[in-house]
Amino acid sequence: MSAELWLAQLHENGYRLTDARRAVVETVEKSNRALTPVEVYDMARKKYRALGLVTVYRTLEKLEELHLIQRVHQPMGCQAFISAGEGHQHLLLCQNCGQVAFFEGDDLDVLTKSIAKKTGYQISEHWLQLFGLCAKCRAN
Amino acid sequence: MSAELWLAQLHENGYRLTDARRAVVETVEKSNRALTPVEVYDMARKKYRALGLVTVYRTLEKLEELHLIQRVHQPMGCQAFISAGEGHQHLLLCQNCGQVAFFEGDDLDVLTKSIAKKTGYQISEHWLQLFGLCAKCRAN
DNA sequence: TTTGTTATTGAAAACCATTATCAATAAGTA
DNA sequence: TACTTATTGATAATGGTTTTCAATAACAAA
Repeated sequence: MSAELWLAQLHENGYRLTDARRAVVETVEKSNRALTPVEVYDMARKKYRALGLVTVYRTLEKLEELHLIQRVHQPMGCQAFISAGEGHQHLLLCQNCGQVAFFEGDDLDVLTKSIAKKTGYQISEHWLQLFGLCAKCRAN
Repeated sequence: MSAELWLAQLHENGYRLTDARRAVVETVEKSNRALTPVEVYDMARKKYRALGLVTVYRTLEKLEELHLIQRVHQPMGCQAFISAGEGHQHLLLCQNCGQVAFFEGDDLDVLTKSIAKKTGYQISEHWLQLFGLCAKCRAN
C-alpha cells in the first residue's frame, strides 16, 4: 500500500484531497513504528508547515475509519497509530526501537475453542500482541 | 484473594491503612468487571463518603505497583482496572456486561517460536485477550 | 496511653490531550 | 470560471489525570 492508494481511498469515500491530508498520509504510511498524533504533527509539518494539530486528529480519525491505520496498545500508552496490516494480522513490537512487524497466525482456534468450552463464553474476537527485540536491536 | 489480604500487602510494603484505601480496595477487589477511576470513586463513596477522586487515582497506582490489579485494554478505552489474576493469565471479556474471566493457556510457545524464527525477533512477552459473550449474556 | 513524626488526605489549581466552535479558505464539480 | 460546501487552522472548551498544599490521622516509640 502506498500513500497514493490511501489518498485514492479517501477520495473514493467522498473526502477531498488536501495538502494537509497528503502530509499526514505520507508520514503515517511511511512509518514502520506507531506514531502519536503529536509525533505525526511534528513530522508532517516538515512537509507542510501550515498543518494544524487538529487536522492531524481529524485525518487519523478518517484513516482509522477506513481501516488504513490501527491503534496500537502498549504498556506506556494507547494513543499511537500504525498502518494497518491487510486482513487479520497480529502485531509484534520491538521494545527498544518501536518497530512494528505483522504476522498472521490463527493457530488460536484450538485454544479459543478450549477456552470457550471451559468458560461457557462464546468467543468472537481476539487480540494477540507480541513484544520483544527486533533483529537489528538484538544485534546491538 | 480477599480485600484483607490486599490491605495486608499494602501494609507490608510500608503503606498506611486508611478508610479511603479500605473503601477503594473493597470496591475493586470485589468487582468482576474492570472499573475506571470514576466508577471506583462513585462506588467506593458509598462506603466512605469523604473519599476524594484523587485518592482513588493514588490508591489504584499503588495497587498496580503491587500487581494486585491490572489495566484492561479495550477498543473503547484503556483506563479501567481489574484485580489481577495469579501468575500468568489472560483475559476474556464479555462485550455485553463487561464481566472478566481469566484463563491460563500457554500453548502459545509453538506459535511464538515460529514467529521468532520467521521475523528474527527475540520474543519476551505476549498479550492475549479474548472477547465474546459470557454464558449469562448469551442466554438472553 | 500519649506523643511525635510523617504519610495521607481532599480541595483547588494546574496540566495535557482531545474535541467543539467558527469564520476563512480552497477542493471539486458544473 | 463560478459556486457549493468540505476542510482548514486558531481559539476556546472539555474532561481526565496530576500537582500543590495545608490539615489530618496512622502508627511507632516512649
